[in-house]
Amino acid sequence: MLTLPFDEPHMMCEPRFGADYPRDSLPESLEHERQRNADRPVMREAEDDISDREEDERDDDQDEEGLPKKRGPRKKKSGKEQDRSKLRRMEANARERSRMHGLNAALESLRKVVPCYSKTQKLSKIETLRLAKNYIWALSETLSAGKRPDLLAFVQTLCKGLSQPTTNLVAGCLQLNARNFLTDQNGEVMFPGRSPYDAMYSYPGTDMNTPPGHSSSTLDSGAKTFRHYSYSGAYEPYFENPSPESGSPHFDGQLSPPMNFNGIFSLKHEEPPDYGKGSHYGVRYCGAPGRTALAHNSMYRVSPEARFPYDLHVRSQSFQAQGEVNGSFHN
DNA sequence: TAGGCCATCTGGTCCT
DNA sequence: AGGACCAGATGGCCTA
Repeated sequence: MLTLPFDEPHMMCEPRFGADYPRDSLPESLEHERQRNADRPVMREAEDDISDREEDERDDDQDEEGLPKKRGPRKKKSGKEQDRSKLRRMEANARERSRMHGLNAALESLRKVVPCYSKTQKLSKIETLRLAKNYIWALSETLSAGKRPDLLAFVQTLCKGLSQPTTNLVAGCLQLNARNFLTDQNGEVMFPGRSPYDAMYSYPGTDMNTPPGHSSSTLDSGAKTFRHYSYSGAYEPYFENPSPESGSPHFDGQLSPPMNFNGIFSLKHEEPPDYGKGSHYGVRYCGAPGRTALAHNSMYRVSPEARFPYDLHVRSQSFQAQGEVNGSFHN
């Protein structure tokens, strides 16, 4: 299912991939970080001294029964022993740094495969993990359901438990109205004021805004105030008419992995020739002129005018009639 | 300025 | 003994 470009195979299969990170071979960013922190040598030296002293003092604090030991004259470490201890500590620190760098690298690779990735507005570690968990959960649910996914439920699951800024970010990535995916304090997704369908599938002049079972009137009570997030409409084509006052984050890089809706959600790595070189994942926006993939392939055709920001395309070989698809979407 | 996030240091524990 | 892993402490940076 995950047809990802695991372009960092060492990240995926090496159990302790960060363990042997030689300091000399740190990635540029990490090396920069290392140099940045090398600006604090004075403190480190001082801490080393202190830790050595404390280490000595703690050595004989308690006996094997936890009772305080009698403190005799402390054995003074020789200069050689102190040096050796210092050296060991420094080596351990370096290893720990490398380990953490490896951990962060793995986290960074995770960031790139969850459905919301921005170079400029990185998800925090905890939010990355939460989103990843939600993503796995949503995919599992989709699989276990054995039917075509409900896009709305999928996104709701995705945003469960995420902080407001992250919800905004995800909504921004998916070009959805964040207000409709707010989560309450329990992590439950709320729909204050409007039907979620309103936001995602707006059909001006039609009465398709509120599908059965999604009456907005029942949701008003959950309304709460929101941080400024001003999509002027429920949905705006991302490339053609971005709202100038939009609170949507600015994305200058790859936004998220591709999500292809072909009955199930799936990740798919496919580098389209004309979409952003250097990006790992081919998120396709279909609002740009000349991009017609959605019109031909999307199972979630919204309307001829309103183009969903994602190219929700399907694999032709497994794709059934467009009418059936649209039917399942609008049921 | 408080709070969130992060990198790093550190000592303890477990494992080889 | 030494390395990996972990969690607590600390300080820096950034933002609301």
